[in-house]
Amino acid sequence: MTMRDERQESWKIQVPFHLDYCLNCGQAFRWKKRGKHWFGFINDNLYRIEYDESNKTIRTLRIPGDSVRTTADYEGENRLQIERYFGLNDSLSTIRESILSNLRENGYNWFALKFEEIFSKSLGLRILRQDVWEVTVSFLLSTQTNIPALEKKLDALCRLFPENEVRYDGESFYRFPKKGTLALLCEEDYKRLGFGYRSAWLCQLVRRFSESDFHSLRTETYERKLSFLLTFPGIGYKVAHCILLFGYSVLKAFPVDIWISRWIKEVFDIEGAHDQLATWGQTAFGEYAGYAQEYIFNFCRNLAPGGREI
DNA sequence: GCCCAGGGGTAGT
DNA sequence: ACTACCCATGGG
Repeated sequence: MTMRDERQESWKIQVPFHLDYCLNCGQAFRWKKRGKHWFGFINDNLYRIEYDESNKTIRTLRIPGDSVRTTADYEGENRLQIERYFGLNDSLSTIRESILSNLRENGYNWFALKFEEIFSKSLGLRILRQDVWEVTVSFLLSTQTNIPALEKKLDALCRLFPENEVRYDGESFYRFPKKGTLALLCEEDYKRLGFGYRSAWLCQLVRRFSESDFHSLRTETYERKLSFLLTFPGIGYKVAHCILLFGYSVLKAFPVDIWISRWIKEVFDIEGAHDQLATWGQTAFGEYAGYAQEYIFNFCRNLAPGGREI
């Protein structure tokens, strides 16, 4: 591995962007921070990324792996893939105005002001464009699991396959295993990793997941996407909405987890099942309800008193 | 030990 | 359709 095999690019970002929030708000679980650098995979290529807030500059380094095809070989392609992955084409001002006008139309004027504050506190948080397979497996395993525990589960799973290893600076990083690779495992293997009752779900998913089905789902309607996902054991409304939002960029998807349902109860005094609260969220926040949800989640979990502080 | 976690399935109303 | 209860496991 020589230095000129590594592709470095840096450029100024002209829109609001917050790298830490993007990678640390519970939508992706395998990015690792080492000092100022984040390490993770985009389209199966390992990247080292840092963002300098003071001069709005992102610095990226693509780290060559041994056995993966090079998907970013010409000048500028790294940048295009990175911009797409981080949702830099989403207009946050448009999204913000859409959410606020929906709140007002629904009679939540009193809350619109609060939401402006929530939005400005997490400004630059963006919905990532992740691989659907990895998102599906990750959120299938997320049930009744806190985020640090989920990250450990996924790490343990990835480490089973040394062929996916990419080394850099004395540390090993692993590409996420493909469906065909996971098909080599059985339920007992998953239980040994501590997946518990989710092991059987994952076996079913690996057996039934069809790359073409999940790909062609992109052109289906919202309702058909949702009902298809719900046919898998272990995928209920919450997990399905996460797959829609983080895997299919369906920006009106509104995942209702324990943080969000507690927050809705506290602020609006509304309770209900996951699907009812999801519908409520989509009505209240509109076509970008998923963005509203993520800003609220980041606010509750990372920024509010009692939250985690990044 | 206790309580909780980016919930889902199911049996009983 | 709604509810209550169970489900494995790890972290704080």
